[in-house]
Amino acid sequence: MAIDGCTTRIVDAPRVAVVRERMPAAQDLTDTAEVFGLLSDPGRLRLLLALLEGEMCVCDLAAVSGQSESAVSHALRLLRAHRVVTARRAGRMAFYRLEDAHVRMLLDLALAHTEHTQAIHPERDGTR
Amino acid sequence: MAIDGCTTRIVDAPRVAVVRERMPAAQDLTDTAEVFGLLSDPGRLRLLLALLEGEMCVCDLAAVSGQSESAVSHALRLLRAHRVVTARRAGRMAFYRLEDAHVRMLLDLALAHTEHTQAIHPERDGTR
DNA sequence: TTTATATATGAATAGTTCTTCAGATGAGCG
DNA sequence: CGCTCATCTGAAGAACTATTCATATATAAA
Repeated sequence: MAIDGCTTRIVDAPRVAVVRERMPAAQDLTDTAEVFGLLSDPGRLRLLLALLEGEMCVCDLAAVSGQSESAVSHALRLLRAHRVVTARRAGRMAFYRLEDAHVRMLLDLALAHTEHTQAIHPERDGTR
Repeated sequence: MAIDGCTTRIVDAPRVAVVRERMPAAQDLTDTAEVFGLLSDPGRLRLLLALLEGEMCVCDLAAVSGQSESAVSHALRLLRAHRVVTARRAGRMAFYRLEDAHVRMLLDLALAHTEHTQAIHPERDGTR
């Protein structure tokens, strides 16, 4: 009793029907997955966490995140393309800032979680 | 005036110092990035959203998420390895459930965000 | 106008991740 | 025991992602 054309067997058909109904649209899912994908790289995470404190120029972001300026520029381009950050140009420097409130929330949550985890597992302390 | 050995120039040295100090430990950052990485695939997102409603067997998860059973099994393996889900075996079937409260929160937040986005941009409606 | 500096870009390479297919495992059933 | 069915696994290939190097743009300074 497959719901669509595919050949999967189904054990709990009503559950499957309900869950399918509540599943967000494909486009929303890929969008969401992309946002999470942006956060799935330690380098980009460092950039975004740095920007939580306010805007910063590319070379300082490179220094803070320990990446080459080229790598940072590429990363910022990606983040810019997804409207997660915006650039303000001042002379020949570019200052980036966090633009997306939703991403800011995710970052805060992630930070809170690492702090929480440290509280639970103090055997791995926060020192570099 | 580089803080560590690298050759990056720095514009706002005190800011850089502060932000660097507040940056979480490398291990925490890669852990966090990995969690976000788990959520960065629409297929896995579908599985996890399905499990928000309660446990489900592999074949139903395949049906709900529109993936092959093999793909689902691989995905679940990954999620299991990261303790995001756990399996309960009943006879020859395996029932999976969400195990990680933190991931559950992230999923709720993601869901809330797509709903919110739909409220702002109703021109792309939620219908499949 | 020439030169130096900050950032951006493109192309190439190296590394990672996803999907599929074929077969393995292991439980239940005749 | 031998068969079927649900899930798992490994290997292979395709697709994607990240990093680097070289170069481009554009602003500023000389």
